[in-house]
Amino acid sequence: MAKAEKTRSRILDAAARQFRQRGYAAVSLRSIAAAEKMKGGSLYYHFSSKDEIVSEVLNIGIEMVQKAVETAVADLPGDATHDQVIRTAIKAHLRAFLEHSDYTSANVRIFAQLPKPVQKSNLAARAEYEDCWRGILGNAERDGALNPGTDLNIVRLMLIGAMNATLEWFDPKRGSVDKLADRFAEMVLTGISRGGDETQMEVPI
Amino acid sequence: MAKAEKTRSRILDAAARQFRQRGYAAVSLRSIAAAEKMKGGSLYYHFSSKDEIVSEVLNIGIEMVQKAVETAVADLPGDATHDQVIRTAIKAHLRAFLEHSDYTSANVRIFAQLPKPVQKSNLAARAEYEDCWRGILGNAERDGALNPGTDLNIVRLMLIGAMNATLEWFDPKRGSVDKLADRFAEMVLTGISRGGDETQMEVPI
DNA sequence: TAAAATGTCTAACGTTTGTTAGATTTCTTA
DNA sequence: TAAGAAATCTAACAAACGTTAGACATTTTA
Repeated sequence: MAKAEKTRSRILDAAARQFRQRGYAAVSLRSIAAAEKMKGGSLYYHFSSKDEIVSEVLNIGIEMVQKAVETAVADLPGDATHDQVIRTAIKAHLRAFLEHSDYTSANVRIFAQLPKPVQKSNLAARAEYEDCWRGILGNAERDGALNPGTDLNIVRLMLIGAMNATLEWFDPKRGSVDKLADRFAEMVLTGISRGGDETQMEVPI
Repeated sequence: MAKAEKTRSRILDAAARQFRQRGYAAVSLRSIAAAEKMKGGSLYYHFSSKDEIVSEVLNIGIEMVQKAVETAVADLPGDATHDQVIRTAIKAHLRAFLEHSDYTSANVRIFAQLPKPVQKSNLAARAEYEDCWRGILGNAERDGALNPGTDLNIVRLMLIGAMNATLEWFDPKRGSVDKLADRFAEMVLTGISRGGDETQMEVPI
């Protein structure tokens, strides 16, 4: 990789980390540059504006996750059940999400606060990733693998929302990503209720 | 309500709306004041700093939801099943959350970006609300209403995370909050998988 | 090793920021 | 209606912002 390219991507790393931690407006070009021992003005050799930097951070955050999910699902054997596909996709999403957490977290946290034009530059990537999950869940429903009456839109949005929220609380020191993914997939697929549906509160005397 | 009190709470309304939309640093005291046809300096009659404003917004966001959930659960008949309790709590959370969405959304979106001292001023309220859910799920587990092996911490965090994420996509024009809450509770309690666990992909020829 | 290309720095610009002190207006009370 | 309290405004402050032009340093090429 050429030198400029390396510097460019190190700048993006620093930008993602700071956007994640302090938000969009609070992060100055001078402080991004300082993280790479540069001066603010020097960033303009690699980028044409602050908006271009944040726009790249946004897109990287989504593309990494999408590629991870698509490859993981494509690598499954042809006779995999839909439950297995969903489990695999969940695990791939969480792995990629938490591994590149500066980019993904920056995306989740600051997207809504960005100027409209910057948001627009991320909409295509977002739509593509949504379609990826639409496909996974749509296939499962088509083959009768889901409970009848399931609202696919709500399921998809809840699923992605819950996974994205792990960024706010997941702590690798207290458990592996894979275990979290397994537990989460189990909950989504089979629910938490024992099902008897008759257990009442034990009223304390 | 005294005049100053009314103005104060209208300022908080405007602040919450703007923090939600543009983030913490991007919102100036002048623009909050302008929304109430005031000048920036005038806010200092009601608040002692920008941090005090955002701190109040944060706490209001949580307290409203917590009170809603606690009252809804307390109002249930004594013989309610744990499934019913969970359904009720989910519905109450979503209702309050989406009704006061400027405050709750501001909290969810900007908390991580705030200076440490401001975060601290919201930690007690957050812990209290966490405990509320810890109680609900703990009771259910104690009485054997949940699937054995369920990790209560993960369930709680996933649940709250998924509900909070509705702020990013819920559109009242495309469905009521109550219907959303029902669908969501159903998904959490019974899962989305039909359970046969044997349905494979129909491979297209 | 000289010339050219690549990369970074300096210094300045016009705005905007949170905050403050004190003047000014608006409302309440006697 | 006059005096006092309550609420808002004005004007200024130092600091920080994105961005730019051009000087400087470093590396590559011939």
